[in-house]
Amino acid sequence: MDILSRMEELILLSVWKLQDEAYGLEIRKHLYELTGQDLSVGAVYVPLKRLKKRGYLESWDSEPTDERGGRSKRFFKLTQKGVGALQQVKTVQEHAWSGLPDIGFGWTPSKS
Amino acid sequence: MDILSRMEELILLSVWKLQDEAYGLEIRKHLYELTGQDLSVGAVYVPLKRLKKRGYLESWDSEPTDERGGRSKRFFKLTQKGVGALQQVKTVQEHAWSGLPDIGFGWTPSKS
DNA sequence: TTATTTATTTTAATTTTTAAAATAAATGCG
DNA sequence: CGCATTTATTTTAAAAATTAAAATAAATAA
Repeated sequence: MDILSRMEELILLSVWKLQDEAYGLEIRKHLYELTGQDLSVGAVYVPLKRLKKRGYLESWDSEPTDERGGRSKRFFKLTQKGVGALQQVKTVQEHAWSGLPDIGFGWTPSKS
Repeated sequence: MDILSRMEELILLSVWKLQDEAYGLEIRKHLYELTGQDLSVGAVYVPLKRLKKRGYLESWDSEPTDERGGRSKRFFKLTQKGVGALQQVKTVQEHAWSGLPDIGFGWTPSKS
């Protein structure tokens, strides 16, 4: 599929949401809040690198801070291409979730 | 992630949408309408089998019809567990797409 | 100088995705 | 009948993504 995977979508949205605080471990925390699931560190850093390579994200390294363990962080920011990919997935999403008939399990999704 | 993958979500939604016509090749056609992408046959049948094994779908085989090539079809139907998994992914989705600040690329998603 | 903390990278196993080929079972037609 | 065509599912093998775990790095604390 040439559509963002779930993980890619959630990571891009995390970067968007976190603004100036979008770096690896912080993104991981945000994903935990979103999903309730504790992802491994690699499960965040590996796709971050891929998303950058593909041009959905750009990054730069900060200076270290004077907090304990405050080494340099790699911050991320969405590119225009990244926003475009999110826009596309949102469109597919809305399309896929619309017009669903009642199947009587006590739930029909609220109209997007 | 213990959340449906994109493909799994779209397949479950296709089964929901197609009702009495939810079988392999027809699901593949529906996915093409949703995404504009021509998936290989295996890209549909393989996850269908997995979704059934995990209890998100149930299936039964039809009698052949008297159309040309009209051999027996394997029809699918969502289980309660399948609907629950969709409900979960929808919740995460809505959460992830809400409260995004303006980042000035000329687009901010419409609320949910 | 050793421990602790925050952070990123690497690695290797598993799982998912995909494309392509194989198989199956039906009708159409010379 | 027998061979072609159509609709349909299964199998397989390669590629890509996901994950967990361990390694590495660089800072402060004690």
